[in-house]
Amino acid sequence: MPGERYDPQEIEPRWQQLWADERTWEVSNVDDGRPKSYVLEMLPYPSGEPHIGHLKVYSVGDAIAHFRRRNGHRVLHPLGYDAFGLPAENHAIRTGRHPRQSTEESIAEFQRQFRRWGISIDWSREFGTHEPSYYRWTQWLFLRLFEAGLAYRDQAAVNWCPKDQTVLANEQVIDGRCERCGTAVEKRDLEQWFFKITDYADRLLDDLDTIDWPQHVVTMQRNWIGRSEGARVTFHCDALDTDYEVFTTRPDTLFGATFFVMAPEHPDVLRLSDSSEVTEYVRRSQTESAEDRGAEDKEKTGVALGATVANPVNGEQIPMFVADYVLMEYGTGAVMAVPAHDTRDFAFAEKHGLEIRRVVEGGHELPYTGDGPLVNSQRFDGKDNREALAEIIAWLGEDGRGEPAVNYRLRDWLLSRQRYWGCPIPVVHCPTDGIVAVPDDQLPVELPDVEDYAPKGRSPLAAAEDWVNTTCPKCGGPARRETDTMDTFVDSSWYFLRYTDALNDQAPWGRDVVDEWMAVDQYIGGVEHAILHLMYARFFVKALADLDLLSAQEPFDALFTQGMVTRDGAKMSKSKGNVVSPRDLVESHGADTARCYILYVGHPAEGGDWSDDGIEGIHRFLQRLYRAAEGMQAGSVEPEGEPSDLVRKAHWAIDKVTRDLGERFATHTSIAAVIELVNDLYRQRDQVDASHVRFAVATAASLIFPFAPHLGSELYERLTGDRVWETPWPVADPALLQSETFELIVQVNGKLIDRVAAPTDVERDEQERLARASTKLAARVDGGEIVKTIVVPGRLVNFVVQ
RNA sequence: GCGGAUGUGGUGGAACUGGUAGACACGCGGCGUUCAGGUCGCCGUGAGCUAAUCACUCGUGGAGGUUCGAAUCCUCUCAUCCGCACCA
Repeated sequence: MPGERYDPQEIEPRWQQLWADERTWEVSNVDDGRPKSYVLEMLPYPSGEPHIGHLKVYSVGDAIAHFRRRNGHRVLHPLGYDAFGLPAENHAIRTGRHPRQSTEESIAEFQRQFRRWGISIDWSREFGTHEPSYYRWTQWLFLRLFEAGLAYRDQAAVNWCPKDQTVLANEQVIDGRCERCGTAVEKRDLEQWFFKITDYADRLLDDLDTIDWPQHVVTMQRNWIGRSEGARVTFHCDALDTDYEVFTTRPDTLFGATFFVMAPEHPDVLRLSDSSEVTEYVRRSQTESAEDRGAEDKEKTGVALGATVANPVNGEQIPMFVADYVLMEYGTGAVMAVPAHDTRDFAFAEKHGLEIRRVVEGGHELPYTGDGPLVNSQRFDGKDNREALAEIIAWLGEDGRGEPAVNYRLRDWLLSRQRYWGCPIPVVHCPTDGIVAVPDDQLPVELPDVEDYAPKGRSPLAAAEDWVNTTCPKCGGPARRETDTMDTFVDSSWYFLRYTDALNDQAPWGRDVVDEWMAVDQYIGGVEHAILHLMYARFFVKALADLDLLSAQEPFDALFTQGMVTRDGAKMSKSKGNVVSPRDLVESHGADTARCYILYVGHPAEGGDWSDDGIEGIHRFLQRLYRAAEGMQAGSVEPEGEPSDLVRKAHWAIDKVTRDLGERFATHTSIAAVIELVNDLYRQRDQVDASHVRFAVATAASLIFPFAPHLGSELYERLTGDRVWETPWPVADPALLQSETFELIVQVNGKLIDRVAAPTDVERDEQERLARASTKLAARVDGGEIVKTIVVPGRLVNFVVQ
């Protein structure tokens, strides 16, 4: 059948123009009685042009946004750009162009393509985090946290990337390597800026129970926070007349502590011993990369310090060591070693010939890390170790030798970066007043344009003398600006708050407005942000709520993590040459086809494998739908007379899409349902009333709209004269969801043997009678006996035959 | 090592609370339209056994189990993927 051609290149820009001209997707902050719904995709990092992952996340988010609008919600669906950051800067250095220039070009390309995809964005709220009108408020928020003591400067052993020439947060170190460039990270002792996220560890943990997030993301956050309960125990060292505290989760094994170990970074190591052996060991472990030091089966090296500490439970003097298997950044940087019941201490004791003393019974050999009754533990002998644990803590507590304690893996968020392309930290260093906040009315502290922004181990801003030299806001004397910039994750920790009131130039947001929209009802993005961004944003919201700047306790009520689109089972990457560019796709097949296909290959939460042939199938389907409306004029789409199977199928499709999309984001089965409807329409259109065909086409257009908004709008308007996005989401008539008969399944011993037609409202006894009447049943029973009959009403009858 | 997820036709994937395994699509095959190919329309397509779209048997990574009935629940096991990893 030749006929009209489906031409997305003509249809799609026409609707995009209309939506832009009429500002269709802009939403007011004024409550109009409809329930609000804040739908948000994680903001893109503008680098180059959008890739297939962007197309996917916006295809999912846009389907949800459209669905909620047509279900009566007032939907906020904004977009912005995470414009500051290392990749943009590195790219700029490579190409010799200013990061502002290349970032803004990239943003322009993203804007062009997002519009060409027909995403329903409220463009009036758009911003880039690199714009002074945005980062002015990033600085303002930093100062509020600074005033509250939640942003502080401290000297610490921090992660340093020698390639990017900057410090990194713990979260940005993956397997001992820089998250961005893959270079092995070094430890450096530097003075840096931190956010006190550890103050919020318990709340970040507890409130995970209040949000609807994928289980695996919740688990990852739990593990990252890494709360462990135990005790802090004091060991006295006579040599320096000092008390050393250690954290332990196993105070029940204290009687088995036979030595004591300090991290090489521990400040007292060199005070305890200045032997060349110790000095050399400390020097060596500090130059070793984090990766090598953390290697799995690394030998347990270490050196004796020649001093002892007293075990508080029995007064025994136990030898002290320095060893790199103890980490300065966890606990107190010193541990009591119980070789009989800890695999690491055991390995160290074996290598260095130290005493191994069993204090918990159980297991065939040592080390034994399980539970059991205590031995060699004086008055606690014979007690179950778990019970004794609390008793020992209480006993130590009587004279201050120990107390219950909780320790976390989570460490404070290191936010300063020695890089150019980021938000300046708004403080000055004054010789008399120290660190002084820049007053609010002098914000933003603008990022100056510098010629040379290459990394040099200190911020490139330090070279901008005119900018650096300033006056102290407090005393008016000469002072120098802070030259470090902020981690980009600071920018993205509050952007969703700014969307609510993006044009406000008096405050980051109006309190009423932010409370009206927050929290984000549905957040959509990649699982790669499970820890970094999602933890930081949660911290920000909690901290800002404590400062009474907003009411929400959590930023994202519900989270949807989309899976990665692969090709031939492998991740798309430039080096493999298997990248599919959204731009090419939209040019060759149109945005509707590209969006539908990506939502059709599988459940969007899972990965989907790209296939060049597969997309043709979806394109064919959209063409078929388009051609089904050929020659139709605007008019009624109400089916007349008795409902046909086609009308029933349309109601079935309405019900299916409503539940699949609305309840479980199952875009793939939603689209499949519309395909089924269109297939039935082609098969049955010559046998049913013309009004039924019109109803089926209009229904298909209405249902495909969240996935293919241009074609949905085009066909719906052609048939009804109405705008589909202003039309409420269709409701299935329950009476039409059932046909008059159903296929009754007849089973023998659970195996299907026959299907017979039965009335939908059949009585239980009648259903069994109909099944019993099956001719195939007699042959099956043959000689045997029906000992039991199971009737599942409206479904099947199972005969148990012996 | 610890934690989590996933295994279904030639392929991507369906199957809601245990109740017709394989929806829908790709691919493949057939018929029609066409000089032909493509497009388009219709039909078929898990495997085995068959002349057969009669019937029967097998079948959801593997082995057991619970149940009238298991892709779905339980136990063990294998494989793949993802997090964390000397965290005391």
